[in-house]
Amino acid sequence: METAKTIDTFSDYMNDETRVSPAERERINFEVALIGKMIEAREEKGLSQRELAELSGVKQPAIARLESLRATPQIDTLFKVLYPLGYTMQIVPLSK
Amino acid sequence: METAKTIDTFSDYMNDETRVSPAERERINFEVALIGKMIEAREEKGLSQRELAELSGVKQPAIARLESLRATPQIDTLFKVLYPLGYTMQIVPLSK
DNA sequence: AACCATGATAACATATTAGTTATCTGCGTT
DNA sequence: AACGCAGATAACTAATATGTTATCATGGTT
Repeated sequence: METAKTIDTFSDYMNDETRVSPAERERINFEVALIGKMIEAREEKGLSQRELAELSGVKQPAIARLESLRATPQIDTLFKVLYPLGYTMQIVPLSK
Repeated sequence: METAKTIDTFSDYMNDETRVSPAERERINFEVALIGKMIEAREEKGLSQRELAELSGVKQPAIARLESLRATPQIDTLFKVLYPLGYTMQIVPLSK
């Protein structure tokens, strides 16, 4: 007889393999780190979303969608936004 | 009077700021590193594109498009393919 | 109160990626 | 020669991201 798992926290959800595959977990962790750095870097530089839109060539509604995790971006969009914020991306071996 | 630049090599093209923006250059460098590691890791593991399609949930034609740089993928697709190959992605400051 | 800049969001059009199915060519192997 | 497996690719559909334009609610400022 199984005991049903409860999902009370974000970690409960993320660590439930029946709901989130390892690859999905990697993506979600990545995106959370991503928007953290994006928002912090943008605010450190004193830029509004509209100004970052100007600098990056990505429109303000798209930036808002990124920052609120309502889309999984394409990588060209990501590089356009990250560059003026002083960031880039790297491929690295899984730590694990 | 300007001397016209010639484009004889990939580097000539990549380093011409009038043609390739810095953000674009970052993306292109990233994608070249990406497919290098993807193809090497896949072959080291002795996997065919069809087998990797099975493992990753990304279809073989999509993997072929990735490996031949004929699309700028979405990041969820990237994580799905990279995970079974033992790789992930990170946000890092621009080295410059 | 009126104003202004902010981020969020709605609605729709456009662009691009991924899925689907099938096929093709090349390369070994039998 | 016939076969099977590889990667590449064609053609089309479905899904999704982004552009475009406009607006909204909020908070701060005058």
